[in-house]
Parts: sequence; structure tokens; C-alpha cells
Amino acid sequence: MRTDRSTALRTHTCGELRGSDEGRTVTLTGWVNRVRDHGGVYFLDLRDRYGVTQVVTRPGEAAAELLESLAALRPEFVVQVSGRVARRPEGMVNPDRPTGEVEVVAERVETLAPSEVPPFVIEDETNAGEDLRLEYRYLDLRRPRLQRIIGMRHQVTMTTRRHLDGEGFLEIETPTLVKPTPEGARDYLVPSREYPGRFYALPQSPQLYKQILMVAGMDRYFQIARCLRDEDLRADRQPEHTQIDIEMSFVDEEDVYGLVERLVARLFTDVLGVGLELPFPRLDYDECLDRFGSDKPDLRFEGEIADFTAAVAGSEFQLFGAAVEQGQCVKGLVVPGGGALSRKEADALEEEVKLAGAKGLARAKVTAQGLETGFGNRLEPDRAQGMIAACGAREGDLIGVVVAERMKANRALGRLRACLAARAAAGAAPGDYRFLWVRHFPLFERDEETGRIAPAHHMFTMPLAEDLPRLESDPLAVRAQLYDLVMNGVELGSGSIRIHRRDIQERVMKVIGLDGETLERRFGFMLKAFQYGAPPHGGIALGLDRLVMQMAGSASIRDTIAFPKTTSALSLMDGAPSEADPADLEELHIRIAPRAARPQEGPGPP
RNA sequence: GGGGUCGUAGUUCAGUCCGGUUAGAACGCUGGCCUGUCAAGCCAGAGGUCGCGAGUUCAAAUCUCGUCGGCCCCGCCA
Repeated sequence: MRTDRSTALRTHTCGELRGSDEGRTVTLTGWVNRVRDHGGVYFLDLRDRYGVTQVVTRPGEAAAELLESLAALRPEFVVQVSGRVARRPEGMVNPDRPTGEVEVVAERVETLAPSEVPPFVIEDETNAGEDLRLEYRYLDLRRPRLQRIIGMRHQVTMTTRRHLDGEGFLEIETPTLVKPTPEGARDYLVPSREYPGRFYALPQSPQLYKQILMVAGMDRYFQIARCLRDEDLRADRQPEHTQIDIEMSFVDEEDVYGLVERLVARLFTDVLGVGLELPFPRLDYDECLDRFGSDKPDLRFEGEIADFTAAVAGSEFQLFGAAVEQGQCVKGLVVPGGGALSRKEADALEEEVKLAGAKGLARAKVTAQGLETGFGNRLEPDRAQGMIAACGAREGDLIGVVVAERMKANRALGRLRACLAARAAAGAAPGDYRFLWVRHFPLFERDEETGRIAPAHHMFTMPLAEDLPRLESDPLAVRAQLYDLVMNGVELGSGSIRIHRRDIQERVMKVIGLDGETLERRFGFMLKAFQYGAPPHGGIALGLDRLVMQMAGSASIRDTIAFPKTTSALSLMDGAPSEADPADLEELHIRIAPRAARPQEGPGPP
């Protein structure tokens, strides 16, 4: 690898001088990190992407002209410094910096570009608000922390390219202006100038194209693909995000798992120096929800959901006994050491399960005598012992109990579990990476709004072979060859084996009630392609931004993107989106409808 | 679409409940002093549309309504 970064304006970077360079005459360029003036003796910290090097003047040695130019320096000035590399005097070495052994004794300092006083100080741990940092993103990106993360992202994409190339994949670009897809997320639309009233969409993902590439016989495809969705944002969601998009022909699920495991292991080894244990555990969706209450469990926290339904059946305690009779579940989760929680802390946990739709969280402290609860005296002691046995709680623990329909109870306790996991992870050392595959998701789900059956992933997902016979009779029970890659409670990727057989595709389309005309309009080109010999195929898309976020230990996806948008999809640096020039709109055959005036509700004068 | 929370000096915040003196602190900035710092130190100084608009009041950073923006969450995200 080429390491010489010398250019016309510099001989070395600010990160590479060492004791062995003593005596060398060098020229450095960079940004003024800080200047410390001790009354004629200057210390100048010069910063670039590679590090920080200290530049000094020695008493009596520096010319007046040099001192003058040093006195004029301010933070973030871009300067060029020439001088001689010297070892620092005894006791003056800075062990916190790779260049800390040496300093450059300045002979000449030239300002290449001055700088306004920056709105916030460029240092690793800034306390500047995020909106300000986004407005001045170029200053934010100068911070070593972000430089490190952006560098890590580069290493991840380069390693991905090298690795997939080594496994015979072709990197193929797919279009940015595509056909709108009426189902799924909202599209970003692009008006057509040539065709009044018609629109392109920006791709939500290259899904259809990568499948067509399989039909085209490309066999193995990947792309570092930009995906755009006009949906509301979150801490780990941006309107444009990047996926490592992969598709392979003649494969089954295990082929995809193996490929991704090798790729991810390589990334963690090459980029982080961390070895991962392969293969990752595989867990069926149903079991995953029963045990962890989530389809993306954080396995760093070991606690699992316990089922108390059998233990409390027939109890005189109405909340439990009657619920079981009505076919509901009584499930719970142990909060280790939770017996010491204050009322307020325990209430906060209850709020979590309520957010997931549970009516409440019954709490029981485990003591030497049994369960100490608000309902304890109404729950028979042997049933209380049965609960303790069922969840393995120990003295001092708290058992949180939810009574609800099975999946609702799972979801609620999953939320509680995620909360406990996050709390545990906050105190734990970083570097604990727990991967798993969650597979065999349901093929369909009921659309809560319309009540209709809709594909859980997309309509090209292959059902599990053994479930094919009940496709029509019990579609919601049909599982799919559909999988997520999960790490530490975060979904890093999602994929499936696709339907390549016309007959199965038609049955699936019939179940979701798509008529031929709608189908033709939306997916005609795709179905046509599939009539000309579609190979069995499948793939996955890994969220690059989230992956880098996890590898960098960052809490926000915005740290991993050079120019991210706010949670309201604004770009604070350039002000996008902005209003269009009327002439441009004219050309695009677009007229802006005035926003309907809202009724004034403010208090008027009496 | 909905909820929560925040918006005061260049920055991060206090002050807001309970309206009333000249709106404070730290960092940064400017000037001075200082011969080994690396978060340098010491002294002095400048710096405010209290997000914006309306209302209530003798009086609004403070109360009310609206609005704009940041962050977080629910819905949404095949």
C-alpha cells in the first residue's frame, strides 16, 4: 500500500513524524488546532486527517518575522510550516500522541488560508448541538471522531468489495430513476419533463433489478446501493441510506447465511481486529418471539421470557386464573436485582410494556419467603413457587408479569427486555458482538388498516416448502424463507429466497388479492422477465450505515453519513429541500396548489 | 399524522413554576502579561432581537395562543 503522502506543498503529514526522523527538515500543512503562547515561545498544534504534530519556537532562535506570523495565527487557519524535526526534551514527551516524541522547530510559517472564528471548537468530544454541527458539517467532519468513523466506513466498503470480488460477485449498478412502486414505503418522485404528468421514482432498493439480473444470468451480484424512502425518520433511519445489496443464483438459505457470515467475519477482523465465532446462531421467528419478545433480540442480555400460564392456571387470583380460562397467556421476565428498584423506576418499566400495548405490568419481588406482591396474598403459595421455578428467579429479583394474548404479551415483554438489555449494555465494555439469524418469518401479515392480507416482506418471497399446502387454507400461518441478520438488538440486514416458479407466484398473488391488471401495471416487466427462465435465487441487503454505526460504537446513524439530514428530512447545511424556480416548474408541467388555509384558533381580541 | 422535550451571549447552560433591580456562569473571542506547554496559566475587556408572531398585563425571557426549528418516541418504514 502506498503510504507516502508527500505533495508539492508538504513533505509529511501531521501524523507520521517519529523520533527516528530527528534532524530531518520537513514541511507540514494542516489546520491550526491550538496555539499556546508563553511569551515569545510558541507551541502550535497542527492537525490534519492523519494526526496532530507540535510545532515550536525556541527562545533566542526564532526570527522576529517568524514570531510575528505565529502571533497572527488563530484556530482553523490553514498553514504551511517548515522546520527541523527535534526530539522533545526529557520529560516533555506527550505519550497520548503517536507524534508525541518529536516536535518541529519552526523556521518558516505561512498562512495558506485564514478562518473565521468557528461556531464551535473542533475537538473530539464537542458539546455543540447537533443542529449547529449539521449546519457546519465541514467543521464537524474535521473532528477526529468523525474522521475515524468515515474512515472506518471506507474500510468497510473496500473490504466488502474485495471480499465479494473474491467470491465471484460482480458489482453492477442499477438505475436511479426507476418505476414508482405503489406498495410499500412512499417513493420520492421525480417529474418527467418529456412526458407531462408522468414520474420516475427514486429507488427504495434495487430489489426488482437485482432479481432481473439473476434472470439475466449474472449469477452473483452486489452493489453498494443508495436507497431512498420518503418516510418519517428515527435515530437509526435516514431518507437516503446505503445497503450492501447482494443476490445469488442457485442457492438456499444456508448458502446466503454462509456468504454473509464470511463477509461479516472478514469485516470485523480486517476493520476492527475482532474475531467472530461462526456460524451465527439461527433462530426461528416464532421461537424468537416466545423467548425474547422481539424479532431482533439483544443476546448480550441473557434473560428470557418465562411462561407462567401453566403455573397459575386455576388460581383463585382473578387476574391470572380468569385470564388463563379465557385463553390468555401469563408471561413474565426476570429483572435481575430488580427487587431494589424504587416505585418510580418500576413504574418506568411498566410504561414500556404499556407502549407495546399491554394493560400493565404486575410486579413481584422474590424473597426468601416466596413472592412479595400487591397481589401476593391472593396468589396461592404453591403457584407462586411454580412461577419462581418457571423463570429461575433468585432472591432479590423482580418478576414483571404481563397478562395478554400470546403475541401481545411477547411484544410487551420484548420491549421490557430491550430496555433491560440497553441498560446492561450501557455499563458493559464495548466489543461484545452477538449476531444471530432470525428466520422463517410469516409470509403474510394482516394489514391493520384494510384488514387485508399483505406480504410481510415482498410478494416475491418464497414460502417454506413444508407450508406450501396451507397457502390458501391458512395463509397467515405460512412461514417464508425470509431472514434477518441481527446483532445486539439491531437489525443489520434482511433478505429472502425468492419465488422463481410461476405457479407459486400466481398462488401468492391470488392470496393477497392482486388482480391481473394491477399486477401487470406494477410488476409486468418483472413477471415477463420471469417467463424466460428464472433461476432459483435469493439474497440479502445489509444496512451499511447501521453496520458502521455498530462497529464504531456510535448511537446515531448520522455519525456514519458524511452529509446526513435531520429527523425532519432537512439538510441544514445547504437548506434542501428548497422552492423550485417557477420556470423549472413550468417546464415540468407542475403547478403548486396553495396549502389549504387552516382555521385560526388563536384567541382573538374580545 | 400524533405525542414528549428543548430553543436565553459565538457555544453549552442557569434564570421561566411563583411576571418586577443592570438577564448570569463556564468555555470560546479580543487585548495585556508570561521561556516548555500539550484542556497551558494569570489579569482585563467586548459580546444578548431571551427562535419568530400575536395576546393578557402598569410591566413578559417568565403567563396564553399560534408558528418555525432541533432531538426522542408512536404510527409509518415491502
